Amino acid sequence: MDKEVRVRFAPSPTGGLHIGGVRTILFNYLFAKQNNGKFILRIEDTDQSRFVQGAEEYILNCLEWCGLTPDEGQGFGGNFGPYRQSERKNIYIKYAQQLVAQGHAYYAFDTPVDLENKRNAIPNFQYNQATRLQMRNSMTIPHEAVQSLINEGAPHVIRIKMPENENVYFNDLIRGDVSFDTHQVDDKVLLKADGMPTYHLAVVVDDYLMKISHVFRGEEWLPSAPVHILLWKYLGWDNDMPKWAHLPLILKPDGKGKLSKRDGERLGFPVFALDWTDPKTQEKATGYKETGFLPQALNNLLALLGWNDSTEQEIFTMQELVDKFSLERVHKGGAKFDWDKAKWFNAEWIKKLSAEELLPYVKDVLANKNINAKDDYLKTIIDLVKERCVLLPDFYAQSHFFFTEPKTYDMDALKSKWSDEKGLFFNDLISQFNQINNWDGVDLENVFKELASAKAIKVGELMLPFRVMLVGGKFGPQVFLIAEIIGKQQTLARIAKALETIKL
RNA sequence: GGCCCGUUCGUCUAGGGGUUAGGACGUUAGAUUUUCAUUCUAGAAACAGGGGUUCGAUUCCCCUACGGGCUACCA
Repeated sequence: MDKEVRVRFAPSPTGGLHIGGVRTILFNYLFAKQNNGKFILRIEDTDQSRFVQGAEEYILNCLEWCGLTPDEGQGFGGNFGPYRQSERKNIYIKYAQQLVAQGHAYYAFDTPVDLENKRNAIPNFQYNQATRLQMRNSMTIPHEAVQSLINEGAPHVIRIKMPENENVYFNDLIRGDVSFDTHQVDDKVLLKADGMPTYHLAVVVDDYLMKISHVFRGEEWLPSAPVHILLWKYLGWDNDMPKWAHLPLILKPDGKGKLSKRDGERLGFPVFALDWTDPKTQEKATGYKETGFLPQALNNLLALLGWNDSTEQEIFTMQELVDKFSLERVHKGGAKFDWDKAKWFNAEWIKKLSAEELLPYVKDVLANKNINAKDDYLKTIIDLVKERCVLLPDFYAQSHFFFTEPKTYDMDALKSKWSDEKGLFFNDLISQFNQINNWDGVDLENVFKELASAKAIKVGELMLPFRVMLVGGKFGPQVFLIAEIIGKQQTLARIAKALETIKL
């Protein structure tokens, strides 16, 4: 009955993928999955001057890491290709010409220099119904002259001819009725001098040809919506027009405006999904992945930025998101990004996942520090330390002492607790521990406490020094558990070594 | 400037004509943890302003203010 749900994400491959883009992808993906529809990836590379080497592949990598895999599109196959607009160049021209023939568009011969002069001369110059009769276009140049200009190959564009006084309105799935007066909208270029379409033409033609049912895009596209709607009408595709949903923007945490790459650098958090290095400038921007986020956490936090399910639930699996997502519950206003809350989501996800699920990530983190260990050993440790990790790299800081002995000791922590008689205690502890054959945390604790009371030293006075000897500082899980896990030999060696170091 | 969109604790948000305006992050204070983290308890913290409509508006309408977006042969 209803037509098949087909949604698309249509990035232009010009640089790193912003989390705002990731959220748009996520909403597209959730909507498609919820409705048994298709999620399509289309590359909008109509601006050849902004082409960036590697950007398309990078986007694919981001999609893969986020787990938001397209069903169709560039790199994923499908029957509506090609999915790269630069490869569809010849498709658009005929539609632009059709619009001219119908009187809804016209040729314009003004050069970029002409336009720039115009803008300099007249503040807020707009190429629109008020000014187009003063310009060089097919409405001011005689028909024959236009023909010969075109035949001669004079550079020209095709502009939409905005109607005089119409009200263009549509129902936005998030905002409700939105309307524009065509009097206020300028004559946007549809086809550029190089024969490539602009976004405005390409998006309409491709959405039609690819049978897109819903368009989810950022709020920054709202002002150009009337151009697109008119194009759908003029091209005679009225009945197939997709439903529109303009998503609220992600704003800077401080100041004003939408979140940008620069804000990330300035405030110390990633803005891109994955690390990105601009091939031209070699400028680097860090990604969520490399900062130590779980993809589940990124998706979760982005979903909750502007959407909620009306309950107090905040942690959602992808399946829950697919089941519960609804456009009606997307907030209208922009949301300032909150880095603290973002980290909280990641910490929650680290706690939520099992050691088994965390294993590959932790292995990766440790491998970067040249630590390689057996899976079972790793899993034991992950369960012990995961609740004190916020970002994945924290696994190293919280667990390195399980793999290597401390190189330095927190002397400040030790000093206040140290005395000669405690040194003696630990000397004796070595020989007592040495006699234990069944190396078990509980037994160790008993032996430790008995020796302490025999020497009339408060256990509390000894715990911290013991901890520092084993891990180097005052952190980490239960200390006897650590002793148990690193084993008898390591425990004894570390006590002995620490004793020696402290003496100096 | 013009046009469009928006506005509940510092931040993300729930709510919706009559509520002690709820939750989360952060923050403060405690408890637990012989370290830290986790966990738990408690606290401070919001309906931008002005007009309507109404018996009653945070909720509906209008205006103002403020915020955001757009205003390219960029997307």
